[in-house]
Amino acid sequence: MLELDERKFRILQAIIDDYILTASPVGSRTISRKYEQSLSSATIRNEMSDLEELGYLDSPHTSAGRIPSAKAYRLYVDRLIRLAPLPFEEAEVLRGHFDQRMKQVHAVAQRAAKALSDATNYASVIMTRPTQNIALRVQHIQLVLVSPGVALMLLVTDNGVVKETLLHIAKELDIEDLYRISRILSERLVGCRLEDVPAALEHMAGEWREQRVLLGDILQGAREHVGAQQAPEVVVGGGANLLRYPEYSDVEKARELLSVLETKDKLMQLLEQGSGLEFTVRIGPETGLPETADCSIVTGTYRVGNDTIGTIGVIGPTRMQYQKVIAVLDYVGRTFAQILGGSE
Amino acid sequence: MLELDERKFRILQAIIDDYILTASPVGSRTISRKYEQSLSSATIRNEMSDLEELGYLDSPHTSAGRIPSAKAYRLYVDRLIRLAPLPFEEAEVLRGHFDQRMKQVHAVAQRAAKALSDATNYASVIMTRPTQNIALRVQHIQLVLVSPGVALMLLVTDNGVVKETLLHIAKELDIEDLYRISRILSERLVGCRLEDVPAALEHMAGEWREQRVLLGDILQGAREHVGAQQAPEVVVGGGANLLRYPEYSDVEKARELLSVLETKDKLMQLLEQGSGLEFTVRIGPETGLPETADCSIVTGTYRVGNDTIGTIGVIGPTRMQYQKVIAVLDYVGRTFAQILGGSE
DNA sequence: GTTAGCACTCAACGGCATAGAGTGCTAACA
DNA sequence: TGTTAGCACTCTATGCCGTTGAGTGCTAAC
Repeated sequence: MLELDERKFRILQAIIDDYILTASPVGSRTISRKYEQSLSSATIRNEMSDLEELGYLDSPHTSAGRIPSAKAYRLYVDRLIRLAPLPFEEAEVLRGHFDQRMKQVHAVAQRAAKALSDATNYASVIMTRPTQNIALRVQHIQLVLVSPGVALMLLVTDNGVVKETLLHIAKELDIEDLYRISRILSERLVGCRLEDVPAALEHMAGEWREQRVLLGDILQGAREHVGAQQAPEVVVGGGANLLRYPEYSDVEKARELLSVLETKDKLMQLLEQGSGLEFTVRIGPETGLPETADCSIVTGTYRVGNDTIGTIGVIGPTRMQYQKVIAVLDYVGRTFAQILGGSE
Repeated sequence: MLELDERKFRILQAIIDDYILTASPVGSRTISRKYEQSLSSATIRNEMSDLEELGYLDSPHTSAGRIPSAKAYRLYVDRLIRLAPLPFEEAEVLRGHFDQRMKQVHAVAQRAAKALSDATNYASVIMTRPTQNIALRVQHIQLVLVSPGVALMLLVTDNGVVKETLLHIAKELDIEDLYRISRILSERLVGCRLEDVPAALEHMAGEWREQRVLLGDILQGAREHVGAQQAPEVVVGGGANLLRYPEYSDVEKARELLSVLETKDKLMQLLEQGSGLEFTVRIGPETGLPETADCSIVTGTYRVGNDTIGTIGVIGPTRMQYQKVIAVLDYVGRTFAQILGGSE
């Protein structure tokens, strides 16, 4: 029975490394000259033939060298990659993206996305929401009068994310009214888990039956607001980077892929399959979407305290520089969490 | 002296229309058969030759038909386009994008961007900020304790946009302290124009000298926050749409263009040259950026009351369906403003 | 088990002829 | 004087070789 001994393994690694670098099928001669100088090309040839039979290599056609299969990348990722610390200069550059001491959450996410895509030359995605349904709690809730008949409802949650919503309210409500209502809402809702808010509001609606006309809009608005709040925010960066790579020189394919990056639902589908491990690498078909069948995606979660508060990821060709991507992802995720979570 | 009589004009229009449709150079025979059946191709040929001499047409090479020049599009836009109302079905589809009655501002902008790019098949940009420095005023300002040592500063402005910032504060400040500080900040700053805020803060810093240790961070944070607040938000949609068009089948060019769409500074440069008119069309080199030298951009402003509160635009090839784009832009802009500004 | 050698395969490339679209010009026509 | 038919000319796009070169697979020798 054919088996993957240590030498085959080394050769496979060499093929993957070379292919990641050059994007063109690698031949036996290349390996024998650049990577395994003690072996002749004929030997390599035999080994490659075995590797193909084992399913680790594909050949596009008879005389074109070999290409690593998804299975090969899987092996590569699982066995060859350790989390190597980021070279100092690279970390230095990344640090430059995050110079200021305080930020708007959204802006930090955008910075982080830009940092990720600049450092890796792939596309990056940041979702400011846990994949698992961690119980977020209401931290603060308030109504602000914008103009007669229009109020702004602010909701702040545990993870420091604020969402605002415009509400249409009864015209006769003034600043003082809103202030009182805000106080009452706060008393009832602060500390409440987001998913419990609708029930609490229902309850309040019952108590306040006599003022329903005035408050109906607000309670209804609050309910919708909380619903919207639960929809995570997604920030994308560096989509144009993908056009650098020959795998996307077919414009039609590139368009499909970039469309995915513009479709929140699909992006979330891509991000949400995280395994709960620190990093998840999904290769080709493992990504789950037909449009990304020849892409890989590396995701990581970031935490503040013990709570996972979001997911960050990098999308690129299967021929991805996994090691580097993981190192960058680690660094950026840590920095991001640190800025959001406090001083140290 | 060669002049642009009515017939030349009609022929030019036909050429532009056909080129917009097909993206390939149009020949005299096409015009004579599809648009000006009373004239022979030879006559058209003479006219086209004149039009070329006048600078309205270019010929890529001897036997390839003619292409409209930027000058031609300019004429076309200035003289041929009236604001035709959007066909009912299209308006219907667009309306579907905006079904809910209330929204987070950011989400509405995203919806609007998606609506724009879906309806036009070009890329869209929305800037939630006036191009002219309209005096935005502070509507509401408040500090919320997130965790010991970390506070969230909320700032709401006239146009209903909220920005949040995380501040690192002295650990001993509790909820009550922040509440008091919020009150004081509100008293001093609400109604203040954004650009006057730093000076006001400076003044407060002077008064509170004895508490500087505690408040220094907050005042400093507030100053930076207001600065950041003044940076407008930009939302982009449908960048991938551009890859549909043959003018961007050169991947390298496409990449450059899409990079522009990811670069906030450049986008703002593109949007900020609005003429103050309701719509501005900039064609090719008029866009000002080398990367968009063969693109056109149509921008419009949207208003709530008398204030211009933002700019919305569509970016596509110079061969753009200007008429349709303007109609869609008008409709979406109006809808957007209406949702942000209140009920009717 | 390793390697040299050789026949074989296949994409990529350049050259070349052809087809087709379109122009410009001239001469005839109304 | 404007319009048109006709024709020669230009230039790209397309398809068809033949050649080149990279690479494989197999066999036989080491």
